Amino acid sequence: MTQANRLDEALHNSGRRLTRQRQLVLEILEESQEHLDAEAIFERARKRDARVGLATVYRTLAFLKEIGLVDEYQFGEGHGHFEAVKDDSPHNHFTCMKCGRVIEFQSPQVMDMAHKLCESEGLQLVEVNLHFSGYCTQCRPVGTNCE
Amino acid sequence: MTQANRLDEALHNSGRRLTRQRQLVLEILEESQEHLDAEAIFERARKRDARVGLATVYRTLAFLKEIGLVDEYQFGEGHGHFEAVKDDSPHNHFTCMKCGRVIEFQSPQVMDMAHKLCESEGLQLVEVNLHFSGYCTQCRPVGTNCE
DNA sequence: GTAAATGCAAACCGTTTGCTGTACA
DNA sequence: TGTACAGCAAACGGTTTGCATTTAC
Repeated sequence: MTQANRLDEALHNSGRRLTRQRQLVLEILEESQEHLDAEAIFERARKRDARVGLATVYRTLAFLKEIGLVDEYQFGEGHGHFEAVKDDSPHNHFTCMKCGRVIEFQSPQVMDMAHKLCESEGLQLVEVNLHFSGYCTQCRPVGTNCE
Repeated sequence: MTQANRLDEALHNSGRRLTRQRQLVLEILEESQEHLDAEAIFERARKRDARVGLATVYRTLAFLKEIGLVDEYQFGEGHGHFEAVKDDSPHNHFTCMKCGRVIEFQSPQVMDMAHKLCESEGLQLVEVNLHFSGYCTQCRPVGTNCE
């Protein structure tokens, strides 16, 4: 099922409406492979259609998260970054402390381990948030090894 | 070396001063085994000494982080939680989505894995942020297993 | 005595909300 | 045509900053 179908279905099921703004925000997130923040989404939306408010961007993002089409990530800067949910398995992020680049990686082992840990403690795990910071290949001081 | 010694040394080395307020904030964090936020620290500080401002609490926390005596954690609520650095190895947190309880756990395997991952990608890892959310032993629905 | 640090209040920034008008179904 | 949604601006909560005053060294 495509994201557009999913959107239609979620709208239909909940008596909500397909608006220009909702389409636009989802489009922007799908086209971008980056991790845009609300302000960046707002700017891009404005370029295509001046009749969009920042509050609507936030409301739309909340809605898209609610229906599972968008994920929000915090990279420790005190504001959210948004990403259209992809079909492949969940992933984590590495942020370069110099250039700010965000690198995605998958680590099924972490998820396994997380579940084992929680099982052994009697905890019911719902969400795993794993985020790395450091220096990317371009920005790391020459000759340093990953310590 | 005790935390107080470390504080003295850091102050001395940087030409900074030992103030009532800095001692107080560090004391509060050391006595508490919780993950206090700035507001909670401020309230506790006020109880002991009314001449303390919230801005000073924030400035002091920034300073204590800078010299490595305090760590800040984000639990996805949009504000920081602070913890005096302990001597034992780094740890991670599990937040109960119902009662809000924060459980600490250690997982050297995660750190190992993180380093291996970064090595294989040529990334220099500086910080690992691992945070779990879910339901604690008391709050999880009866009969559910950790899925 | 003189920096450094404080308290206060105002500014800040990302996000949310109330209200009135707009547009989707 | 009715109700969900939009835009705007004002409120919000956590944090930072500017400035006059205090205080550690």
